[in-house]
Amino acid sequence: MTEASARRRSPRGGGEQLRADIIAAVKDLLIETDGVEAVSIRAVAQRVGVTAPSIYLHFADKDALIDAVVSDVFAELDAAIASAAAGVSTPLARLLAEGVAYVRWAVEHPEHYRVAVMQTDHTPPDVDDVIREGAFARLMETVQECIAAGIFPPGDPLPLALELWTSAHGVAALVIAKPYIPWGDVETLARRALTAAGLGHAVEGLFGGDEDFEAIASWVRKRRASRQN
Amino acid sequence: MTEASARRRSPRGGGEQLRADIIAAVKDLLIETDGVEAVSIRAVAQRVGVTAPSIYLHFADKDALIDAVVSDVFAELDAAIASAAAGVSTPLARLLAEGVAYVRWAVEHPEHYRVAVMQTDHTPPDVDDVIREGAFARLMETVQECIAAGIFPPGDPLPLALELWTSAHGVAALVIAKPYIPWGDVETLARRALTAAGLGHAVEGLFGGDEDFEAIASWVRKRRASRQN
DNA sequence: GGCATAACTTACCGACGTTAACTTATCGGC
DNA sequence: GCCGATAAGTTAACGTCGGTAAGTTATGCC
Repeated sequence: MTEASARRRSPRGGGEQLRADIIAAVKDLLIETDGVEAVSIRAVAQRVGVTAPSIYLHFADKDALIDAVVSDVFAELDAAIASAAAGVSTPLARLLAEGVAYVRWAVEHPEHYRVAVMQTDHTPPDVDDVIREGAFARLMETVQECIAAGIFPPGDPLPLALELWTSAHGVAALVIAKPYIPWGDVETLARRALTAAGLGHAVEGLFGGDEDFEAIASWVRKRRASRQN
Repeated sequence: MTEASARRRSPRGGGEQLRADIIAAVKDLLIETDGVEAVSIRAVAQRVGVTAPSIYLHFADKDALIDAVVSDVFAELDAAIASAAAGVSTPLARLLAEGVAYVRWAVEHPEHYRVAVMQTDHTPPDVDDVIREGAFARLMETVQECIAAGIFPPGDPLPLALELWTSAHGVAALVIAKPYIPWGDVETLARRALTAAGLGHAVEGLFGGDEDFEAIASWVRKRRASRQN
């Protein structure tokens, strides 16, 4: 068991340092153990070199502590996506790059992704905050650019962005929750799934009526046959 | 607190009845409380009218008990999908019906879906069992029929089925985990997301090279413009 | 009616989240 | 330099949790 040496008492007004150390310790312990429930307040306290009740000087309860960790995790996820999107100039390609980066980060940090996105929140955050800042805001901006470029049908980007989020999350969450399934290379899987989702939304309504499956099927059959020559 | 009256001792060889009652009690408690961790062995025991250690006569530990519940939940999910798919004759429409039924069942039974699909399993089941029977086998069969009908490109239906599973799971899991997001009507959302995924896979490779985004974008722009007249 | 044993219960363990009450190190003011 | 206010901790304890060991009791075959 890793344990920190006894901690020197923080100077006056310096209690915030402990707060940051606690969050970092939780993130470490999430990686070492599995699941939030396996990360105990006592273990976190020991890791930062303090007794358990000291945690409650900075967080109301365990839920509040986890919420703080989740915020931290979302910031990291957003940074990873931003870094992957930088330098990709065309909107459709950037949309794919962002989605793939999302899945990649999730799969590389499964314990953190799980606690942040795969569980119902204890305290729901402000909806506007979620939509207007962070990773989702970035996604919506890219979707808006795709609309402007004529790739997606004109209209509100919000529903489209939400649906693309579900596509990326579906891959990430299932790969994390069911790792024994033969997913193959996850990056390839993500690329295929996200391309299909984007493509699907792009061509929606371009064949027959939206729900006329026979029209779609016959168009596809014809096109596929003609390309085989 | 609901509590069962004291239970009569089961007759010889009738211990299996208690086992079934325990599973049913867990499923009830999952709905009433939130999350597996909030369902305690003691509460389950009280619910079935027995003391806590009696649970261990039928399940090695809590994980084993939850695994049994998960099996039960998967069977229910499969039955719901089967019922929705019955009577839908064309393969593409049936694929959509199955996917929508999957999401609907998940959202109507969030506590059960969460414990079955949204968490990493304690004991991974046999892969072949997952793929060859139950809901996933049904999905793969429908995908195979779509391939036979010329809607999806010929080849192994497994990757395609896996990707479509991620699409449905993405919607279900995010709606459950983040209910405060303005998803709108979930059935509509599911229908749109799944249609896009199916459509995307159907038309993949029908434009230019698979990764030639500009070819795709320009085809879409042209087609969209011509349909506007 | 006796007896083997399946089907339970009682009593207890260490670990958990959390609270109340107590202690101690820091640091501005004299 | 030391003094007192108080921020930054600690110690001790409560009830609940998952789990185990050992004891008890009802059942059903002979």
